[in-house]
Amino acid sequence: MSLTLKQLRYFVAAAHQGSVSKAAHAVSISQSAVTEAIKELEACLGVMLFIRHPRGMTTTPEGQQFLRHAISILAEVSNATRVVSAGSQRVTGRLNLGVTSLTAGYVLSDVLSRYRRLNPDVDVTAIEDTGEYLEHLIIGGELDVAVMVTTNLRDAQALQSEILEVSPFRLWLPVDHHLNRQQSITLSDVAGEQLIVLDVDEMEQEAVKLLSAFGERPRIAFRTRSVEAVRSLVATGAGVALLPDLVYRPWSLEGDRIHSRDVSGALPVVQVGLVWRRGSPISAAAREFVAVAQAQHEVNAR
Amino acid sequence: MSLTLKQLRYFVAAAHQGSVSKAAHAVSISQSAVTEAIKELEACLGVMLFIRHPRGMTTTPEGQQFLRHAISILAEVSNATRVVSAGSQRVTGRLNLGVTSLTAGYVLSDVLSRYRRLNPDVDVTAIEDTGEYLEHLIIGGELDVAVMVTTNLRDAQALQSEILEVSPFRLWLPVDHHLNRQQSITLSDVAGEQLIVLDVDEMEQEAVKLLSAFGERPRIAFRTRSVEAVRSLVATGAGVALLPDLVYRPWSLEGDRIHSRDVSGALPVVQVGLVWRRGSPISAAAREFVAVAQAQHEVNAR
DNA sequence: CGCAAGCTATCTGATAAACAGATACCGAGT
DNA sequence: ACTCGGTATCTGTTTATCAGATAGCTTGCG
Repeated sequence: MSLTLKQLRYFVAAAHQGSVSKAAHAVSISQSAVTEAIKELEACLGVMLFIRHPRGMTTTPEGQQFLRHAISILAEVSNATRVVSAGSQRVTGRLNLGVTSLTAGYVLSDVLSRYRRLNPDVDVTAIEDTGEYLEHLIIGGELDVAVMVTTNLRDAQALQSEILEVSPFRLWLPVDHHLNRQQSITLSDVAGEQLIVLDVDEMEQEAVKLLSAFGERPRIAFRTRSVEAVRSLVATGAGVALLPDLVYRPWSLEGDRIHSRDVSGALPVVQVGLVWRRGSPISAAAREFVAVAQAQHEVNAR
Repeated sequence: MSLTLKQLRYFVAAAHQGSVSKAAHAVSISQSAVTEAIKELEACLGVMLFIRHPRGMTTTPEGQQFLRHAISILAEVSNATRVVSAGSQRVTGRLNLGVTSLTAGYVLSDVLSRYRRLNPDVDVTAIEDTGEYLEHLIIGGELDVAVMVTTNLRDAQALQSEILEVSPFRLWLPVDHHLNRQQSITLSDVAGEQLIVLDVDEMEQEAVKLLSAFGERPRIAFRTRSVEAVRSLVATGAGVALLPDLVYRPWSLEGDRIHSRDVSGALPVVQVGLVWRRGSPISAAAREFVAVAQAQHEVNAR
């Protein structure tokens, strides 16, 4: 038996919900069907995709990796049907994109490669800058759309936004960290640790704000602008990090493992989305971009 | 009922073979199964994908467009399974690619966007130059792999190549061209027409060589380095063109239709493939690139 | 320690889909 | 007119998918 789109859909739902039962409910199907689909998928790949624990399941590193592919495939299917059945003609023109450094590598690259394939005749330019500056550029009409963190939009009434991904903050630890032996980790546990902060897209402010609520100011071991550097530093035991889940990958560059754990108590989420100017007519090229990006999100939202 | 990977596979096979029966044979299944799969696919998309004629079938423009998506989806599925089930770790390092201007837009862009997603830690550089110069760079060790036309490799014994796509020459005509009224077109019909030649990757030499066999030298109306320009010129009636099928798209930029027709008698084919230095050990990053590219071809070859 | 709650895996029968084979049909070449 | 190469449609059969019930597991709680 070979891979089925249905299996991918159920798998994505299960990975997203962290539970077969919830996933079954989300896709309006019986629990046993989801279980069997995932079982078949694992057999077909020859890899365990989930580690089952009594209160649900979480993805293995391989599952996490495969999840990205699955989402990508489903998004591409969605685009293929949309483009063809809409009887669309080719879009031409210009598209001026803005990205922040965080969204550039982790959100835009996927969407953009797909967009380019779908609309080869659109002349795309993208600039990378801070969210604040991107807002200015959008309002000034110099950018069509920006992909950025929308949690703290400054000028919300002049801008319109569409959420692509909401990503909760999680704690990154080296595998052998002593907190890993605890069943649950609280923010006050984290407050005592050496912290590695990512100095882009206000991730630092967010992390510090979270921990400052516990009285003492957090001990910052390293401050860097590179996510890869954070990964390496965490993996080698230099400290822990509080970062949104969307930048988590199971391996660091060196191949050391790092863990990503939930922190008990509701941590805030980061919203990543598309932003454009409210009211002004949006170009065909930009409309297409929004549609392509939404196809990605559609799958995520299941 | 929603889209199935199986349907995509049968559809790709049918589009490739130009016949349901041949496709059925190619995928070792009954003819009726393929017919029904395609019928379902068309119903699901709400679009005719093939025009049926008594000796087989050819894709409609929408079918052609959907075909590219279908191939892309299947390639992505193939990559997803390969990467995960191989239990691979992440590849890092450098990859120096070479492309010719023809392959840059029509072959590399797809493969590269996929490669980037699969191997985000590889530092990719690509240069565009003539096939002849790329060969020098490969032999000199300055490039790892090149994507180029391999039909006329100069230094075949120092280089190793892997065919990605073979694409037959076809004739491009404006929809209202008088040759379109003929049931079949011969090379000598073409020899009398105004010709638009594409001045890259030796496409001009090939086209001229073909037509020169008919005594008189071809009448060249335009010579350009841009495929889009050729499309526009053909669409507006400035002449006809002889080009490999892989650069054909059903629409020109202006939205005018152009037709692509077979020319009776075996026209030569263009082979596009990967080229690297024979004998020398190939880096992990390059090996991955070859594998990703082959996944694309695998689907094509069905 | 026992029991209930929450979850996953497995089993069973019902139902729907996929399939092969046969046949009807259609146009082109002869 | 008649085959030939091809597609569409109809049949029954096989196969896979699904829902519902059930068993097994672990945690939390009395």
